[in-house]
Formats: sequence, structure tokens, C-alpha cells
Amino acid sequence: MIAKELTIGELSERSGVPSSALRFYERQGLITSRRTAGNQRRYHRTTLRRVAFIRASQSVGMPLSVIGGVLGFLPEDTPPTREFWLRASACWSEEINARIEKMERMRDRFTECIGCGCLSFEQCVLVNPGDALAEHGPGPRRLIEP
Amino acid sequence: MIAKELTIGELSERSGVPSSALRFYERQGLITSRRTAGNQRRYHRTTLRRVAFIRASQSVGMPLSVIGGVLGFLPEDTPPTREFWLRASACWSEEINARIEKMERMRDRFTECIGCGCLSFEQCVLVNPGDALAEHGPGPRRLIEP
DNA sequence: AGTTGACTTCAACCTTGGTTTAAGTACGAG
DNA sequence: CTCGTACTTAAACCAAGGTTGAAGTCAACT
Repeated sequence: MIAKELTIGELSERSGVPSSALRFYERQGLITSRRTAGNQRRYHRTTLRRVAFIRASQSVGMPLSVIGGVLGFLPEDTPPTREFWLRASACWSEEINARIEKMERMRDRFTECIGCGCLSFEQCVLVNPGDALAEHGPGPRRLIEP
Repeated sequence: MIAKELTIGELSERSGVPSSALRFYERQGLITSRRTAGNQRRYHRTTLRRVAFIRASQSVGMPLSVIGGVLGFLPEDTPPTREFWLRASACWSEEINARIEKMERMRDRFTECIGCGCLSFEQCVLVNPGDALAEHGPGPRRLIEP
């Protein structure tokens, strides 16, 4: 038989991701599907990998928008190359490391600040944080420009 | 003169926090106010400290619900003791450290997983994360039971 | 051919941490 | 007392990442 396509139910069961979430991912452009004559979705088998990548990336804290950006480099109907995985991995690691460092700085400042009892609006970096909410980084440059 | 109470505008200006946010904090029970005959809010001066604590805690990633839990131990009309600050600091540091460790584990698993190319639903811890979304920890035990 | 279960869409709803807006009321300076 | 500014409320809205439900259609088994 020719490579079997998956219905949304099958993809859902095999990935453990609810159909509603899969439809949501598709609306967001993270996955794509063919439609049958009756307007039902049929997924290429490689979509399983894409979904796995999405969930794994989410589990390390990546927002869907960024994941989508990276998946844009992955051709829809071919299995991802080993190189893709390696670059994605490097990219995520970098992001995670940046976040860890930021949290470490925060923790140290907090302890310091509390320790000296200075919690006031004029002096304290924590209370008037400049970079505290600067979450919108440049994203996966490494993957975009290999 | 007797210890001056603050209007919401004064509290807002002195803390740098918009009035809308202060009203929101009050609805959430994080701060309290007396009302004038005309139904306007008047804040005790110590509220400035509470607000500072709220913003500092937010800046290290604490959700308002948890901050509220901790502030529950701080009497409304007296300035916070040094001991309170120290315990709160210890409490937050612990939380932050836990989050950092979790992210480090995630990063390592991700690299490992990607490195071996195993990104599949049955084997991969990342794809079926047990603790990935276990954000609802026991909260500030250390402060509750000193 | 009929029935059942899986599929379709759209819209409403959830949480967190607020902001914005409208309509109305209070406070304080002059 | 009047005027302008500051205050009050409720309700609607934003982002993310979906879930839930209603109403209707498709696919497949018998």
C-alpha cells in the first residue's frame, strides 16, 4: 500500500495531542493538511514528527510563534533532516540558556535587594526593571542563517 | 500632622504603577484601602512597601496568586519586619532555583533527545512530559511554617 | 440504505495581568 | 458655590494556547 495518510483522529491518538489542538496548530500555520473530497483533513505521516517537535519545543517553554518560525524551514512533505534537528537543538539551547541566565541575575538581585532592606522605588532595580519584561528576543537567528 | 494617607493617584505616582493596576491588585486582595465618605480609596503608607514587594516579585516571575499568598502573612497597617523580607527572599529564591533546575533538565533532555534523533512519542520524555506543566507547586511553605 | 461515529465550522469561553472607555461622582482651590 | 481635576464603577478588550459546544456533514460497516 502507498504511504498512509492520517485522519485527524489518528494523528491525535498517535501523538497524544487533542484534535482541537491540532486544528489550532493548523490555523496557526504550524502544520498543514490535504483535504478529501468531503472536506476532511488528511495528514502526511511526517506531520507526526512536526507535532512531536512542537510539543517538545513547547515543553521547554518555546511559544508557538517561535516554533512556527523554525518549522517554516522544514519542508512539509519530507522527513526532517538530521541537520535540522541539530540546528533546532542548538537554537533552543541558546534560548534556554539565555532565560536561565536572566533568572539567575534576577534571583541574585532579589536576594541582594531584600537582604539590604532597600526595597524602595527609587533605588531598587527590581522594582523598576528595565529588562524584566523584555521577552521579545530576535528569535532563531542561528537556524535562519546557518 | 498625622500619618498621611494616600489617594490612588498619589500611590500610583509614587510607585510608578498605573491606578488601573492598583485597583486590579485590590480586587485580587493584594492590597487594601479605607474608603472616604465619598467612596474614594485611601491607602495606608505601608501600602507603598506592599506594592514594591508585588512589583519586585513579579519581576522575578512570581504570579500574583502566589504573591498574594505570601502577602497574607504581612499585617496590613504595620510596616513589614526585616524577618518578613528575609523569609520572602528565601522563599522566592527557592522557587527560582527550582525553575532554573527544571529548565536545565529540559535543555539537557532536549539536546540529548535531538542529538540521538529519537523524537518519537513513545520514547521521548520531552514529547510526553510528566512534569513539564506541573507549575502548581505547593507554594510558600517556608514562609507559612517558619 | 441506514446508522453510528468521526469529522467539519464557527463562536463562545477559560486563565493571567492587566488597559481602555464610558458614564457618573467627589474633592479642593478660588 | 463653582469649576476642573481626580476619583468611582462596570464592561469590553488584549495576548497565548487552547477547550467546549452546537449544528451540521462524511465515511464506513452491516
